[in-house]
Amino acid sequence: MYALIDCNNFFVSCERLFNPSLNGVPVVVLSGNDGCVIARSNEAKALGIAMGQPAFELRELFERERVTIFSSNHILYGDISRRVMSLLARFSPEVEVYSIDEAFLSLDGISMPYGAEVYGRMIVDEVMRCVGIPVSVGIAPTKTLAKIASHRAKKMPRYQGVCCLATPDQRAIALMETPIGDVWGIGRRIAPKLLVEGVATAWDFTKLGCEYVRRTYTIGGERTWRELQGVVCYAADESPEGRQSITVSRTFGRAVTTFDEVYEAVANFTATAAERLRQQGSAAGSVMVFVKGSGCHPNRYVGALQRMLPVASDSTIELMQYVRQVLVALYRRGENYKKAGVILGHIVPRDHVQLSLFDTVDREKHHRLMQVIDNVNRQAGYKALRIGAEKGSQSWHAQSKHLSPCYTTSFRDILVVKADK
DNA sequence: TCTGGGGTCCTAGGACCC
DNA sequence: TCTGGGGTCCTAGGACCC
Repeated sequence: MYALIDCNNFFVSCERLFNPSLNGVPVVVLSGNDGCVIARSNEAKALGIAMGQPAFELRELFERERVTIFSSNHILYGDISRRVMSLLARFSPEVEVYSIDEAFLSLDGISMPYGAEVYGRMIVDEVMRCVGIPVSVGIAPTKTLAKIASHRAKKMPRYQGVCCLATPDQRAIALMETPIGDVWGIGRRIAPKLLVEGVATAWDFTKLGCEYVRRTYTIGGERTWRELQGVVCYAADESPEGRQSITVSRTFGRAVTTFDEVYEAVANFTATAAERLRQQGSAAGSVMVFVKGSGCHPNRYVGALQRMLPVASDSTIELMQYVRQVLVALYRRGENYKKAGVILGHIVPRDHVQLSLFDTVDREKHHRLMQVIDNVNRQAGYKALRIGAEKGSQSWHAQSKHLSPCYTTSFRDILVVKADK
């Protein structure tokens, strides 16, 4: 059996954690640059605010309904997520962190004297008690079914946060009540096609022939088809090997024009990406830089270039040099740049790097320097120690007008509690 | 005027090998 | 008139996920 633990309205719940007056009122969290809605409280959902809806369309509604607005505070959300995930490790030796707010637990071999449902309830209670985040738990024989279970746990009050699809009968009812578009693995493209064929629910989908599903919807469709019938196709991910690519990109707060401004931005992105790279013990064999201009479709400048490294590297300094070369080739004078990004690719484990006879870089020295930088930043704070190219005008910085404090990661932002006498 | 950011996997087709 | 059979690797694009 698998359990899927899913945090309810996660970003909103993180904001509420340190501001209980937000309980019971509509709250939304906006994407970078305060562009669109990426998280909503139940009260905000009830107002008809859609996921991904642009904020400027909602300005009036926000005001009229007194919706509390937050800019994304990913440092806060990331820290709370780590707390939830480390707590889950108490309930299973196999925790697969699937996203910032979700994890699969393998329940095989776990002693559950009072049954899976009670075990699920213990998880809900313990996460609430220790971290203060509400979660829903779905339990079923496959991950796809566990997804359906957690969805029911969240949406249907009678489950009170825990739904266990243990018996074939329970599963059949759940499948009949699940619209096909809500099934994990059936997306925006395939769902309308299935509807035309008369497949309206997950149950209908399982009644199609295996051969037909395979032919029409390829291997992914067939796996979903099998998983819905209780056959495991997506097993527990035992050893996550780290990312195969690392992207850092941002839309700028305003359009920037000079090479120095754009380079300052991509230098920052490179440093962030390289730090993640070192964290997972890897080195990158390629760098890609992309830029997007402002303006409308035919005239908008969009450019991207990739550069292979002679030897895969995890040194911010070295990666930054290649990024600069690429940007020189990409940069066009007179353009207004609205977005840029860096993608590290061809990632390999650091101890499997193919060396070169003609290498001129002192890799051991770079490695020691990066260790020092990472250690200083861990202790003294994010980007306390930086490469010179990262510092400058900051004209590209995103606008985040509704940012909450970093309650858990910055001494400056620690909550002040006033006691009445 | 204004619409985020970060990933994975699969397939088809081209280029190449013997 | 007629032109084999079996493979690998790479890339772009599509579909999906949060």
